[in-house]
Amino acid sequence: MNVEERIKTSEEIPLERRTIIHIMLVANGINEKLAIALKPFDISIQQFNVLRILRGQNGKPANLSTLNKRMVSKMSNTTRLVDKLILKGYVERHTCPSNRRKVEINITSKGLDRLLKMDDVVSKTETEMLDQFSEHELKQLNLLLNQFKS
Amino acid sequence: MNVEERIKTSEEIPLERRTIIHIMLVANGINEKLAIALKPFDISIQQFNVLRILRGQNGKPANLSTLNKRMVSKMSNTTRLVDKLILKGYVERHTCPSNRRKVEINITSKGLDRLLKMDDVVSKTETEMLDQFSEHELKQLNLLLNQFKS
DNA sequence: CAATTACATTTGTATATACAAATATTGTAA
DNA sequence: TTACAATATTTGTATATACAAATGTAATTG
Repeated sequence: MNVEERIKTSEEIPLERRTIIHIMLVANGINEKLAIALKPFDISIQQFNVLRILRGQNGKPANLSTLNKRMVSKMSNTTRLVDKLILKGYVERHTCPSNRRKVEINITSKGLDRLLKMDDVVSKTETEMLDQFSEHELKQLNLLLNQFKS
Repeated sequence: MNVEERIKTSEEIPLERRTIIHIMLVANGINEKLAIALKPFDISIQQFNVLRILRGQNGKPANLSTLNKRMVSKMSNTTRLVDKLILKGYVERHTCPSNRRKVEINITSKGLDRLLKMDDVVSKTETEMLDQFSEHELKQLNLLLNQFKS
Protein backbone atom coordinates (compact mmCIF):
# COMPACT_ATOMS: atom_id res chain seq x y z
CA MET A 1 0.00 0.00 0.00
CA ASN A 2 1.30 3.41 -0.93
CA VAL A 3 0.45 6.08 1.62
CA GLU A 4 0.20 9.01 -0.80
CA GLU A 5 -2.01 7.01 -3.11
CA ARG A 6 -4.22 5.83 -0.30
CA ILE A 7 -4.90 9.31 1.07
CA LYS A 8 -4.92 10.78 -2.45
CA THR A 9 -2.41 13.50 -1.94
CA SER A 10 0.01 14.86 -4.46
CA GLU A 11 2.02 16.82 -1.93
CA GLU A 12 5.07 15.29 -0.37
CA ILE A 13 4.53 14.30 3.26
CA PRO A 14 7.37 14.84 5.74
CA LEU A 15 8.89 11.49 6.74
CA GLU A 16 7.79 11.67 10.38
CA ARG A 17 4.19 12.50 9.55
CA ARG A 18 4.21 9.89 6.82
CA THR A 19 5.33 7.26 9.31
CA ILE A 20 2.54 8.14 11.74
CA ILE A 21 -0.06 8.06 8.97
CA HIS A 22 1.37 4.80 7.69
CA ILE A 23 1.05 3.11 11.08
CA MET A 24 -2.50 4.36 11.46
CA LEU A 25 -3.45 3.09 8.00
CA VAL A 26 -1.96 -0.33 8.71
CA ALA A 27 -3.64 -0.50 12.13
CA ASN A 28 -6.99 0.44 10.61
CA GLY A 29 -6.50 -2.26 8.00
CA ILE A 30 -5.76 -4.84 10.67
CA ASN A 31 -8.81 -3.80 12.65
CA GLU A 32 -11.02 -4.02 9.60
CA LYS A 33 -9.73 -7.44 8.60
CA LEU A 34 -10.10 -8.86 12.09
CA ALA A 35 -13.58 -7.37 12.48
CA ILE A 36 -14.64 -9.03 9.22
CA ALA A 37 -13.14 -12.34 10.33
CA LEU A 38 -15.01 -12.18 13.64
CA LYS A 39 -18.27 -10.98 12.12
CA PRO A 40 -19.74 -14.48 11.64
CA PHE A 41 -19.30 -14.96 15.40
CA ASP A 42 -21.16 -11.74 16.09
CA ILE A 43 -18.40 -10.54 18.36
CA SER A 44 -16.23 -7.42 18.41
CA ILE A 45 -12.43 -7.44 18.54
CA GLN A 46 -12.55 -6.09 22.07
CA GLN A 47 -14.90 -8.82 23.20
CA PHE A 48 -12.69 -11.43 21.54
CA ASN A 49 -9.70 -9.94 23.29
CA VAL A 50 -11.41 -10.22 26.69
CA LEU A 51 -12.27 -13.86 26.06
CA ARG A 52 -8.67 -14.59 25.20
CA ILE A 53 -7.46 -12.93 28.39
CA LEU A 54 -9.95 -14.94 30.44
CA ARG A 55 -8.81 -18.17 28.83
CA GLY A 56 -5.23 -17.24 29.64
CA GLN A 57 -6.22 -17.09 33.29
CA ASN A 58 -6.62 -20.89 33.23
CA GLY A 59 -9.64 -20.92 35.47
CA LYS A 60 -8.35 -18.24 37.79
CA PRO A 61 -11.01 -15.52 37.79
CA ALA A 62 -10.15 -12.03 36.59
CA ASN A 63 -11.58 -8.79 37.85
CA LEU A 64 -12.23 -5.66 35.85
CA SER A 65 -9.00 -3.90 36.65
CA THR A 66 -7.02 -6.99 35.64
CA LEU A 67 -8.85 -7.05 32.32
CA ASN A 68 -8.25 -3.36 31.81
CA LYS A 69 -4.54 -3.72 32.46
CA ARG A 70 -4.20 -6.56 29.99
CA MET A 71 -6.36 -5.26 27.16
CA VAL A 72 -4.69 -4.13 23.95
CA SER A 73 -6.90 -1.11 23.57
CA LYS A 74 -7.82 0.29 26.91
CA MET A 75 -11.55 0.51 27.29
CA SER A 76 -13.03 3.13 29.47
CA ASN A 77 -15.95 0.86 30.12
CA THR A 78 -15.13 -2.75 30.66
CA THR A 79 -18.33 -3.24 32.67
CA ARG A 80 -20.53 -2.92 29.62
CA LEU A 81 -18.17 -4.97 27.49
CA VAL A 82 -18.48 -7.81 29.98
CA ASP A 83 -22.27 -7.27 30.07
CA LYS A 84 -22.40 -8.12 26.38
CA LEU A 85 -20.36 -11.27 26.89
CA ILE A 86 -22.63 -12.36 29.74
CA LEU A 87 -25.69 -11.87 27.52
CA LYS A 88 -24.07 -14.19 24.99
CA GLY A 89 -23.36 -16.74 27.71
CA TYR A 90 -19.60 -16.60 27.14
CA VAL A 91 -18.61 -15.35 30.61
CA GLU A 92 -19.90 -15.33 34.17
CA ARG A 93 -19.61 -12.60 36.75
CA HIS A 94 -19.74 -13.01 40.54
CA THR A 95 -18.95 -10.72 43.38
CA CYS A 96 -15.53 -11.54 44.79
CA PRO A 97 -16.10 -13.17 48.20
CA SER A 98 -12.86 -11.90 49.73
CA ASN A 99 -13.39 -8.31 48.60
CA ARG A 100 -16.91 -7.40 47.71
CA ARG A 101 -15.85 -4.29 45.79
CA LYS A 102 -14.40 -6.58 43.18
CA VAL A 103 -16.07 -8.89 40.72
CA GLU A 104 -14.79 -12.23 39.54
CA ILE A 105 -15.13 -12.86 35.85
CA ASN A 106 -14.77 -16.31 34.32
CA ILE A 107 -15.08 -17.67 30.83
CA THR A 108 -17.77 -20.36 30.47
CA SER A 109 -17.33 -23.66 28.65
CA LYS A 110 -19.58 -22.25 25.93
CA GLY A 111 -17.24 -19.26 25.70
CA LEU A 112 -14.18 -21.52 25.52
CA ASP A 113 -15.82 -23.56 22.83
CA ARG A 114 -16.66 -20.56 20.65
CA LEU A 115 -13.24 -19.04 21.26
CA LEU A 116 -11.58 -22.14 19.89
CA LYS A 117 -13.43 -21.65 16.62
CA MET A 118 -12.61 -17.95 16.53
CA ASP A 119 -8.92 -18.73 17.01
CA ASP A 120 -8.86 -20.49 13.69
CA VAL A 121 -10.18 -17.60 11.59
CA VAL A 122 -8.15 -15.04 13.52
CA SER A 123 -4.90 -16.95 13.11
CA LYS A 124 -5.67 -17.41 9.45
CA THR A 125 -6.30 -13.68 9.05
CA GLU A 126 -3.11 -12.77 10.89
CA THR A 127 -1.07 -15.10 8.72
CA GLU A 128 -2.66 -13.74 5.54
CA MET A 129 -1.82 -10.18 6.47
CA LEU A 130 1.80 -11.07 7.18
CA ASP A 131 2.66 -13.66 4.57
CA GLN A 132 4.81 -11.13 2.71
CA PHE A 133 7.19 -10.98 5.65
CA SER A 134 10.17 -13.17 6.37
CA GLU A 135 10.83 -14.06 9.99
CA HIS A 136 13.77 -11.71 9.97
CA GLU A 137 11.62 -8.85 8.73
CA LEU A 138 9.01 -9.49 11.40
CA LYS A 139 11.71 -9.36 14.06
CA GLN A 140 13.10 -6.19 12.54
CA LEU A 141 9.64 -4.62 12.51
CA ASN A 142 9.10 -5.51 16.15
CA LEU A 143 12.45 -3.97 17.05
CA LEU A 144 11.59 -0.76 15.24
CA LEU A 145 8.16 -0.59 16.86
CA ASN A 146 9.88 -0.89 20.23
CA GLN A 147 11.44 2.49 19.68
CA PHE A 148 8.13 4.30 19.80
CA LYS A 149 7.76 6.34 22.92
CA SER A 150 4.92 5.09 25.07
CA MET B 1 7.59 -0.61 25.23
CA ASN B 2 7.67 -4.33 25.72
CA VAL B 3 4.59 -6.09 24.40
CA GLU B 4 4.50 -8.94 26.92
CA GLU B 5 4.94 -6.51 29.78
CA ARG B 6 2.25 -4.19 28.49
CA ILE B 7 -0.40 -6.88 28.13
CA LYS B 8 0.86 -8.65 31.27
CA THR B 9 1.34 -12.08 29.84
CA SER B 10 3.94 -14.60 30.85
CA GLU B 11 3.27 -16.86 27.89
CA GLU B 12 5.32 -16.55 24.76
CA ILE B 13 3.38 -14.97 21.87
CA PRO B 14 3.92 -16.31 18.33
CA LEU B 15 5.87 -13.78 16.26
CA GLU B 16 3.03 -13.02 13.82
CA ARG B 17 0.48 -12.41 16.55
CA ARG B 18 3.03 -10.42 18.50
CA THR B 19 3.60 -8.17 15.49
CA ILE B 20 -0.11 -7.53 15.07
CA ILE B 21 -0.53 -6.74 18.76
CA HIS B 22 2.56 -4.54 18.65
CA ILE B 23 1.19 -2.45 15.78
CA MET B 24 -2.15 -2.08 17.52
CA LEU B 25 -0.48 -0.98 20.76
CA VAL B 26 1.64 1.59 18.94
CA ALA B 27 -1.37 2.86 16.97
CA ASN B 28 -3.42 3.19 20.14
CA GLY B 29 -0.56 5.09 21.72
CA ILE B 30 -0.38 7.46 18.75
CA ASN B 31 -4.13 8.02 18.86
CA GLU B 32 -4.03 8.72 22.55
CA LYS B 33 -1.15 11.17 22.29
CA LEU B 34 -2.72 13.04 19.38
CA ALA B 35 -6.11 13.15 21.11
CA ILE B 36 -4.47 14.69 24.18
CA ALA B 37 -2.61 17.21 22.04
CA LEU B 38 -5.84 18.24 20.31
CA LYS B 39 -7.91 18.29 23.47
CA PRO B 40 -7.32 22.00 24.22
CA PHE B 41 -8.80 22.73 20.79
CA ASP B 42 -11.87 20.64 21.61
CA ILE B 43 -11.53 18.72 18.39
CA SER B 44 -11.24 15.02 17.57
CA ILE B 45 -8.48 13.52 15.43
CA GLN B 46 -11.01 12.79 12.69
CA GLN B 47 -12.24 16.36 12.67
CA PHE B 48 -8.64 17.60 12.55
CA ASN B 49 -7.97 15.26 9.66
CA VAL B 50 -10.94 16.63 7.70
CA LEU B 51 -9.76 20.19 8.26
CA ARG B 52 -6.31 19.27 6.95
CA ILE B 53 -7.81 17.68 3.84
CA LEU B 54 -9.93 20.75 3.21
CA ARG B 55 -6.91 23.04 3.55
CA GLY B 56 -5.07 20.83 1.07
CA GLN B 57 -7.83 21.56 -1.42
CA ASN B 58 -6.53 25.13 -1.63
CA GLY B 59 -9.95 26.68 -1.89
CA LYS B 60 -11.33 24.03 -4.18
CA PRO B 61 -14.40 22.66 -2.43
CA ALA B 62 -14.55 18.99 -1.47
CA ASN B 63 -17.62 16.81 -1.35
CA LEU B 64 -18.31 14.00 1.08
CA SER B 65 -17.07 11.17 -1.08
CA THR B 66 -13.79 13.02 -1.70
CA LEU B 67 -13.35 13.42 2.04
CA ASN B 68 -14.14 9.78 2.61
CA LYS B 69 -11.57 8.67 0.06
CA ARG B 70 -8.85 10.80 1.58
CA MET B 71 -9.46 10.17 5.25
CA VAL B 72 -6.97 8.05 7.18
CA SER B 73 -9.64 6.18 9.07
CA LYS B 74 -12.69 5.71 6.93
CA MET B 75 -15.72 7.10 8.67
CA SER B 76 -19.05 5.59 7.97
CA ASN B 77 -20.65 8.89 8.65
CA THR B 78 -18.86 11.90 7.31
CA THR B 79 -22.10 13.89 7.27
CA ARG B 80 -22.25 14.11 11.04
CA LEU B 81 -18.52 14.73 11.31
CA VAL B 82 -18.91 17.75 9.04
CA ASP B 83 -21.97 18.80 11.06
CA LYS B 84 -19.76 19.15 14.10
CA LEU B 85 -17.24 21.25 12.21
CA ILE B 86 -19.99 23.51 10.90
CA LEU B 87 -21.29 24.02 14.44
CA LYS B 88 -17.79 25.15 15.41
CA GLY B 89 -17.68 27.50 12.45
CA TYR B 90 -14.66 25.78 10.92
CA VAL B 91 -16.28 24.69 7.66
CA GLU B 92 -19.14 25.66 5.36
CA ARG B 93 -21.42 23.38 3.39
CA HIS B 94 -23.35 24.28 0.25
CA THR B 95 -25.22 22.23 -2.30
CA CYS B 96 -23.09 21.74 -5.40
CA PRO B 97 -24.66 23.83 -8.19
CA SER B 98 -23.61 21.50 -11.02
CA ASN B 99 -24.87 18.37 -9.32
CA ARG B 100 -27.39 18.94 -6.61
CA ARG B 101 -26.88 15.48 -5.14
CA LYS B 102 -23.45 16.58 -4.02
CA VAL B 103 -22.43 19.05 -1.36
CA GLU B 104 -19.49 21.41 -1.48
CA ILE B 105 -17.52 21.66 1.72
CA ASN B 106 -15.03 24.43 2.38
CA ILE B 107 -12.82 25.38 5.28
CA THR B 108 -13.53 28.86 6.68
CA SER B 109 -10.89 31.42 7.58
CA LYS B 110 -11.69 30.74 11.22
CA GLY B 111 -11.06 27.05 10.52
CA LEU B 112 -7.77 27.81 8.78
CA ASP B 113 -6.72 30.01 11.65
CA ARG B 114 -7.40 27.36 14.29
CA LEU B 115 -5.81 24.66 12.14
CA LEU B 116 -2.58 26.61 12.01
CA LYS B 117 -2.40 26.53 15.78
CA MET B 118 -3.26 22.84 15.89
CA ASP B 119 -0.46 22.09 13.43
CA ASP B 120 2.08 23.25 15.96
CA VAL B 121 1.04 20.92 18.75
CA VAL B 122 0.47 18.01 16.39
CA SER B 123 3.89 18.37 14.76
CA LYS B 124 5.46 18.64 18.18
CA THR B 125 3.68 15.48 19.30
CA GLU B 126 4.69 13.59 16.17
CA THR B 127 8.31 14.58 16.61
CA GLU B 128 8.28 13.60 20.28
CA MET B 129 6.96 10.16 19.48
CA LEU B 130 9.63 9.57 16.87
CA ASP B 131 12.71 11.23 18.27
CA GLN B 132 14.27 7.84 18.98
CA PHE B 133 14.38 7.11 15.27
CA SER B 134 17.11 7.94 12.82
CA GLU B 135 16.05 8.95 9.32
CA HIS B 136 17.28 5.59 8.06
CA GLU B 137 15.16 3.74 10.60
CA LEU B 138 12.06 5.72 9.68
CA LYS B 139 12.58 4.84 6.03
CA GLN B 140 13.13 1.21 6.96
CA LEU B 141 9.95 1.20 9.03
CA ASN B 142 7.95 2.67 6.15
CA LEU B 143 9.33 0.02 3.81
CA LEU B 144 8.34 -2.76 6.19
CA LEU B 145 4.86 -1.30 6.68
CA ASN B 146 4.46 -1.31 2.91
CA GLN B 147 4.53 -5.09 2.98
CA PHE B 148 1.29 -5.35 4.89
CA LYS B 149 -1.48 -6.66 2.72
CA SER B 150 -4.21 -4.11 2.32
C1' DC C 1 -15.77 3.75 66.30
C1' DA C 2 -16.95 7.84 63.37
C1' DA C 3 -14.95 10.20 59.69
C1' DT C 4 -12.02 10.20 55.90
C1' DT C 5 -9.57 8.30 52.20
C1' DA C 6 -8.76 4.79 48.84
C1' DC C 7 -10.42 1.29 45.88
C1' DA C 8 -13.39 -1.19 42.35
C1' DT C 9 -17.05 -0.95 39.69
C1' DT C 10 -21.25 1.01 37.75
C1' DT C 11 -24.03 4.53 35.71
C1' DG C 12 -25.00 8.82 33.02
C1' DT C 13 -24.07 11.63 29.22
C1' DA C 14 -22.11 12.92 25.02
C1' DT C 15 -19.94 11.72 21.04
C1' DA C 16 -18.16 8.25 17.63
C1' DT C 17 -18.76 4.53 14.58
C1' DA C 18 -20.87 0.71 11.73
C1' DC C 19 -24.41 -0.65 9.00
C1' DA C 20 -28.75 -0.49 6.73
C1' DA C 21 -32.51 1.98 4.98
C1' DA C 22 -34.39 6.23 3.23
C1' DT C 23 -34.25 10.35 0.45
C1' DA C 24 -33.09 13.18 -3.38
C1' DT C 25 -31.07 13.84 -7.80
C1' DT C 26 -29.20 12.53 -12.18
C1' DG C 27 -28.46 9.53 -16.12
C1' DT C 28 -30.18 6.07 -19.27
C1' DA C 29 -32.81 2.96 -21.97
C1' DA C 30 -37.11 1.07 -23.80
C1' DT D 1 -41.10 10.45 -21.35
C1' DT D 2 -41.75 7.19 -18.00
C1' DA D 3 -39.49 3.69 -15.56
C1' DC D 4 -35.37 2.04 -13.77
C1' DA D 5 -30.69 2.13 -12.28
C1' DA D 6 -26.84 4.74 -10.46
C1' DT D 7 -25.02 8.27 -7.53
C1' DA D 8 -24.51 11.17 -3.32
C1' DT D 9 -25.92 12.15 0.90
C1' DT D 10 -28.78 11.85 5.05
C1' DT D 11 -31.17 9.55 8.68
C1' DG D 12 -32.20 5.77 12.00
C1' DT D 13 -30.64 2.37 15.04
C1' DA D 14 -27.51 -0.16 17.67
C1' DT D 15 -23.28 -0.47 19.68
C1' DA D 16 -18.72 1.49 21.14
C1' DT D 17 -15.97 4.67 23.54
C1' DA D 18 -14.39 8.65 26.57
C1' DC D 19 -14.97 11.01 30.57
C1' DA D 20 -17.02 12.37 34.82
C1' DA D 21 -19.90 11.46 38.60
C1' DA D 22 -22.11 8.19 41.60
C1' DT D 23 -22.26 4.00 44.30
C1' DG D 24 -20.74 0.60 47.36
C1' DT D 25 -17.04 -1.47 50.04
C1' DA D 26 -12.68 -1.67 52.58
C1' DA D 27 -8.83 0.29 54.99
C1' DT D 28 -6.93 3.92 57.86
C1' DT D 29 -6.58 7.42 61.18
C1' DG D 30 -7.55 10.39 64.93
